[in-house]
Amino acid sequence: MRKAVPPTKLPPDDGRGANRDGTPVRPTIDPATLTSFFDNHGTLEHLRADRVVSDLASVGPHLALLTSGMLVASLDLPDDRRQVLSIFCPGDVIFAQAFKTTAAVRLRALSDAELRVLTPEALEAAREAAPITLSLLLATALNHLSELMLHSAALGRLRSDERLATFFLELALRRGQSVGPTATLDFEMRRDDIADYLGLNPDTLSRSMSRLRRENVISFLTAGRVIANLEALAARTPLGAAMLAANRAA
Amino acid sequence: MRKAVPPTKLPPDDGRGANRDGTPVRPTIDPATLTSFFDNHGTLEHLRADRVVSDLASVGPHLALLTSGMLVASLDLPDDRRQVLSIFCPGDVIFAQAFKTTAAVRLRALSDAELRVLTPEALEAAREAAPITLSLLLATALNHLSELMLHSAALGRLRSDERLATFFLELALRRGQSVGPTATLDFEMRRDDIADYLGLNPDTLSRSMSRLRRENVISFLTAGRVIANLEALAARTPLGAAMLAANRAA
DNA sequence: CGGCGACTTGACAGCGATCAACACCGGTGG
DNA sequence: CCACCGGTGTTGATCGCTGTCAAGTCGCCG
Repeated sequence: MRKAVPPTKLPPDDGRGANRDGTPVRPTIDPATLTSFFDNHGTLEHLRADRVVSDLASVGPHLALLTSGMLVASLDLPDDRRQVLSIFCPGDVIFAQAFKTTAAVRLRALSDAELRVLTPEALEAAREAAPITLSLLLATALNHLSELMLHSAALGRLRSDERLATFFLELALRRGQSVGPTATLDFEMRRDDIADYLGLNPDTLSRSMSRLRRENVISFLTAGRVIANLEALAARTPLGAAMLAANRAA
Repeated sequence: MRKAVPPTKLPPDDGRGANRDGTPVRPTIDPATLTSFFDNHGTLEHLRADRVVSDLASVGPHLALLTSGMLVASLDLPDDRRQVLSIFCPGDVIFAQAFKTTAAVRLRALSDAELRVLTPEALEAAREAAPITLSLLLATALNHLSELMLHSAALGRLRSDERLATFFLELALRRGQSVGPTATLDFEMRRDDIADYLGLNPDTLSRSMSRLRRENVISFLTAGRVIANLEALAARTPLGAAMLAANRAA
């Protein structure tokens, strides 16, 4: 470390996102607003399981709202290494522009999926008709950013068991049906995809998974249906507190 | 792998972001526009070197444009582990909302820095006066996302030498003055910060750095002033091609 | 039944973390 | 001028986690 300097707050904190005269500044991310926006302006597309969408770099600033099913975006490295960049669940917004870095990014459907795709023209039209939409999209993008930052911390600084606990906690908070201290969640991800999301080897992942099972942190009802003990999970990852706090805030 | 399914393109590709009637849909990210926007509506703030801004979670949807100096955002884990989440260089936009996940995120000035801070009210006012601004901000946020995705791939799937090559290539492309195949770049990051950005131990980082120096991929003019061989760097990381391509596109 | 794919588990090797020693530099004070 | 010191970076020795390879289990389906 270096000479300790007392921390300061940069901008004058004028009260947690509420304007001085009382009007809410930060538009609350109302899922319904975005949903109806996509319903009105987007075109419905279907993706069968295992279907791959490549060439994302060339589609321009397309947008999509996932309405059912699951997708993963992954980056292929030259030598068989692969990194899953995001996991998309129903309700998530997919920004094609976020993948513009390289043509090596692919979007793959883990199950049959439906999404509402918005062309750039539709977005442009909507921007004039309902300017608030852009604020919502910006907030959504920033939400993605903050989630990806947490994930980066997991990839950079957590060991395998901690990463796996983080993964289950993340999924349970996002799409699990919680019942008291436990949550049930369906997920049809295969080991390879989880491993590539966590930057692990499938073998190592399997070992970590077995440990969590032995210690009754998770248990499989069937393949693809899991009961997770939220508190036990949070206790097993240094990011647990942060994730629970972020979840309560949202 | 699984049964191979021929890849498809999801949205009908109507020609790289240009509308059918020829008008450009995707507003080109004009740095000058954003700069003047921040100049007009933001308030100037100074940060001395080593100054820390904490409690980002409570500042709400503030925005800032970094005009000089360097900042890093880092996440502290309970047990002395730390992950540097982003490195901000002059011209970069800082979204406080992107760090809302947890109060453990801190922003630290590596050198004396100046930034133009935009309060939520100013943003709100600007949104009505110049709606295009929000599009620019959205594009900026998506750009952050795509860079962070590349970084995630580095953290998850690259070994130490590759990560370091990626780091230098990233910095050289962002803020180096390139002269033919080489680029000179000033950077005042200390080893600990680089290591925490790359998810490595400072010792391991030092070893990788020595290797790059021995093999004449990089060489130090002074401490904090580096000459980098761009092609040699790109050859040493699987992400090299993607990074060069993304740089040419932007 | 046999083959295939998904997953698990053991044995082993290798990369990177850990710990320690050391070089180097600027500042300080005798 | 030199000794001393703290901060920073380098390098060697050793250990442990995780990748690699292999064998084995289970369920599914032709």
